[in-house]
Amino acid sequence: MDTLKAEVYEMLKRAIHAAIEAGELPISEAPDIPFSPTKAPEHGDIATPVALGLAKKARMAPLTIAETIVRHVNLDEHLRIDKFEIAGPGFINIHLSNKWMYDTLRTIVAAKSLYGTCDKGAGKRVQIEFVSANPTGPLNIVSGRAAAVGDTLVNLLNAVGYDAIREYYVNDAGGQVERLGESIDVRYRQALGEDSLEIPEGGYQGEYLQEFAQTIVAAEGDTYLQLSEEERVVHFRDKGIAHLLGQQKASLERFGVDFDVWTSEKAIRDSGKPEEIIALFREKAYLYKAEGATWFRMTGFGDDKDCVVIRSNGEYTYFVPDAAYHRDKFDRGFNKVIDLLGPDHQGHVTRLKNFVKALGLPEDWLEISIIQQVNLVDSDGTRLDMSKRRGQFFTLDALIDELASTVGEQFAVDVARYFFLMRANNTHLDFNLELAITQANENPVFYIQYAHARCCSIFQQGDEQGIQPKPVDAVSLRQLTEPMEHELIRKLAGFPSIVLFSAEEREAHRIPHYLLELAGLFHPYYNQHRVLDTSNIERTYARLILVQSVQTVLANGLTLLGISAPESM
RNA sequence: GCGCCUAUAGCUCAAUUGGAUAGAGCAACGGACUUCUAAUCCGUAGGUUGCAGGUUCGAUUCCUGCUAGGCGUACCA
Repeated sequence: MDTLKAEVYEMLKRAIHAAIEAGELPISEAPDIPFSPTKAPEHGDIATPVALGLAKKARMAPLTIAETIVRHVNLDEHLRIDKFEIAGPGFINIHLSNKWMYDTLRTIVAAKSLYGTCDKGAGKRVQIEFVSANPTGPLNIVSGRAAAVGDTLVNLLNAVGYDAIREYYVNDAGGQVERLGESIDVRYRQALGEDSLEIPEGGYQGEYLQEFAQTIVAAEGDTYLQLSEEERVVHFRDKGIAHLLGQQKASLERFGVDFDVWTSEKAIRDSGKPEEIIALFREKAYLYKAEGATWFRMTGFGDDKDCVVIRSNGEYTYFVPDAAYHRDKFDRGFNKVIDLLGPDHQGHVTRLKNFVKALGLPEDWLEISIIQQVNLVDSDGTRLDMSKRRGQFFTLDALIDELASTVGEQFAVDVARYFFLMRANNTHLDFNLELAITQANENPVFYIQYAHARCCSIFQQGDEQGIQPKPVDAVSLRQLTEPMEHELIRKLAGFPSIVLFSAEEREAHRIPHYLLELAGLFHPYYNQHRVLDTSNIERTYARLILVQSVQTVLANGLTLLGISAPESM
C-alpha cells in the first residue's frame, strides 16, 4: 500500500504539473498531496482532498480543479489502478484494480510472518526504558500497563526496522530503599515480639513485608538481633531489594515481558559518572549554593523553579544519578531513547529534558511519554487506591490471578495485555475488574482470537475432507468476486501502514483496534460465505488463499501485542 | 496559584493527526444453529462530540476563554 501510495502521489503530481503547463491551473507550484483512507467502499480505496486545498489559491471551484487534475492523469502508467473518480465537494477517489487485490494476497502469502514489517527504521538503535518500579514492593497495575505498552512498542519498532531494546532501571539506591531496610527491620522485630514498634515515617506499610520478615525469622531466627540497628537496616535493605526485585522479575516473566538490560542505579552512582555530571554543570555555571544545598538553575531552561541536586547532608538527589544514567545511555550509542514514566512522574518530564539539554545532548534524542494511571473500579464505581506507601494496592499478579481463575493462565495474560493496550497511553484507564472477569467471554480479545481459530479450523476441516490448499500461483484469484472479499483484502492491505504508523507515533493502541476491525469483517464473511465447497473447488482454493491471508495478519498482529493466536478455542 | 492529562451514544472507548454520512463493543429490543466452531451472525434503537467564541472551503481534531474530573507541583525515587 505504501509503495502504491507513493506511485499514486507521483501520478497526481505529474498530472498537476501537466495541468499547470497547459495553463489550466493558475498556480505556481504543485502542492503537497494528502491522502485519506476512505470510509465507504463507494468512495474507492484511496482518496485525496487535494483539489479542496487548492481552491483558494487557484480561485477555482474545487470540483473544476479535481476534473482538471483527473483529465491530466495518465492511467496507462499503472495497472493496479482502475479509475479516478470525482465525488462530493471535490474529492478524488482512486479505485484500485483486481490486479492490485491479487498482488496483495500474493504478498501476504509470500511474506507470512514478515508481512507488516519493513526496514524504514534503517537499523537505528532505540532504547525504551519502562516499568522501572522501585524495588520496594510488588508491581502494581500501572506497571502492568507500562509493561504491556513498552513491550509492544519495542516489538513495533523492531518490526519496522529499528534495532530496539527493553531496559529496566533498578532504583536500588537512595532514600526509598533506606526506608525499605528500616521497614523490614521493624517487621522483623515485630515478628520476634516487639509489638510496640511502628513503621517509620515514609516507610512501607504493605503486608508483603510482614510476610517477608516472617520468612526470615522462620529461616534464620533472631540471629540478626546481634547486629546493630544500622547494620541490620543495611542487611535487610539489600536482602529486601534482592527479594522484591526477584518478585518483580517473576511477575514480568509471567506477563511475557523480557527485558534485555537491567541497569542498577547503585552501579551508576558507583561509576563516578555523577561526579562528572556535577563537574560539568559546575563548569557551565548551572549550579549555585543556597540554604546549605546545591541547586540547579532550572529557571534558566524555562522551568518555574530551580531544583536541588545535592542535599545539605551531601547526598545527591535522584536527579544526579538519573542525569548520569541518561548520559550513559547516550554513550552506549542509542540514536533515540524513549522513557515511559508513570503518572506520578509527570513533574520530571520537563526537568529530565532540561538535564539532557544541559548535558549538551540533542533535544529530540530523548522522548518521554507518560503512561497514565489505571483506576481499578468496582462495579459500584468506587475506586481502589493503589499507592504502595499506604500499603493498599492491587498487584499485577493479583490481577492475573483473578482473571486466570475464570479463563485460565494463558488467556488471563492475553486479556490483561489487551485491556492495557487498547487505550492511548495518555488517557486514564478505568479497569473494571468485575466486568473483565464476569464478561470475559464477551471480551474483544476473544473475538479476535476466535477469528484466528476459525481460520485454522477451516484448514483442519479441509484437510479432513481431502482439500489441501494450493500454492497461490496455481490458484485462480479471479474467483474472489464478493464485495466482502474486496473489503477484507483492502483491510489486509492496510496492515503494514498501520504497523508503521503506530510504531512511529508510539501509538500501540491502533493495533488492537485494527485487529478488532479485521475480525469484524471476517466473522460476517465466514457466516455468509462458505469457504470449503466441493461443488466449486476453484473458488474454494481462492478463498483458502484469502483465509490464509487473514490468518497470517491476525497472527502477526497478535504477536506484536504479545497475545497468543490459538489454533482452536 | 501554576503545570500536565481528560471530557464523544445509557456504559467503556475509536475516529489513520483538518476531510465526505462521527464508528465499534457492552447494555436494550427482535431474529438466525440438519451447513467450515452460535465465544458467531443479521436487524432495530441510541449523538447539539462538556459550554461559549474564533481560525477556513471544511473542526471531534487547531486557537482563546469558561465548566467539571484526575494527576503533579519534596533537600522522595
